[in-house]
Amino acid sequence: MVEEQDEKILSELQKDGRATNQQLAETVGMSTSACWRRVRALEESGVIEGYAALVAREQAGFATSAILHVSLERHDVKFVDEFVARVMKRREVLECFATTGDADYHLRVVVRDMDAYNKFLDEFMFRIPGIRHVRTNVILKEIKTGVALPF
Amino acid sequence: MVEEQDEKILSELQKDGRATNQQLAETVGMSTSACWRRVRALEESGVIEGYAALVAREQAGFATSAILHVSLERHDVKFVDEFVARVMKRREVLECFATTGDADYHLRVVVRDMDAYNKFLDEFMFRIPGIRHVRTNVILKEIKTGVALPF
DNA sequence: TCCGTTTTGGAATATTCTACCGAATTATCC
DNA sequence: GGATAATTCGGTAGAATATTCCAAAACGGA
Repeated sequence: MVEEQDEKILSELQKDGRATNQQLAETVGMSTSACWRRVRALEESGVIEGYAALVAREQAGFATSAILHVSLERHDVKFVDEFVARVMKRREVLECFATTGDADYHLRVVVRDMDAYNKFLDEFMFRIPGIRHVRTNVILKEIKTGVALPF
Repeated sequence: MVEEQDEKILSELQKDGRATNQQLAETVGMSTSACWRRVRALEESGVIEGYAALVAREQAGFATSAILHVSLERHDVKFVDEFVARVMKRREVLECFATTGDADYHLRVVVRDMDAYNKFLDEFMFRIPGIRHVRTNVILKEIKTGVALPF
């Protein structure tokens, strides 16, 4: 479904989401119109979900971030759905994964400062019904934050 | 340094990194030239680190992903630097954070399948010097994978 | 081989970017 | 407060780019 030439396009657009169609066509080695059609097809089929500017977290005023390990009391659909629905709404939660292991969920949360993080815990996380345990791992340093799949 | 109007721009460009300058100018309520200058300033100052196409992981052929908790044996600069340097090179490692808590590092790794993950562990992770412990948490479900800071 | 389908490259047109202008606004100094 | 300097503004024009269209080439199956 995703051909080799598509992977080249995706790889390039992951590195530079604003590359012009001409640059793109040249680097992947096809005509501008063929390239443009492929990109459009990738967008319409949903392989390309969208485009985003990547913003420097600290410079933008978000000094604090953490990884949370969350366990639920019970795993009824009711509680799980409620948890997922609430997490989806909170924009501080950049990522949320259901995982194997001790914790049911791994969350990455980004806020302006520690106060905001405390507030996040008190006013949001601890009020979600069915939470058994929340462990906070404050992020001391971002070694790497990538979005590009390793084609 | 980042003003309110800049935050509007950043917010919009995080949602649509390929929005035209005209759309952008309209949604944030300024002239195209003023808007364009601000965007350029944000790029040149490094607040906007870049732009990226967001690619659907599974559709692109990356079925398996995991979160790794990694602890180092010792924390000499020598070992830490070596670890960081190696992790930076591996494109399967999308994210790496130094954290408080039981593990020293949280990594998110994305690969095509379980075979590739095994290989990643055997041929890369377990060969890094000074590793004390690696715990794998396979990602069962991606609830949310965002890149937009919560302005 | 032949025919139907898909993909291609190139050209034409529509849209957008980018640099530059003078005017307006804001900041600075006396 | 008033004059001046520095910034920021909106509008515009030429260059660059995106997007559509069409005929030709490549492909696949019977």
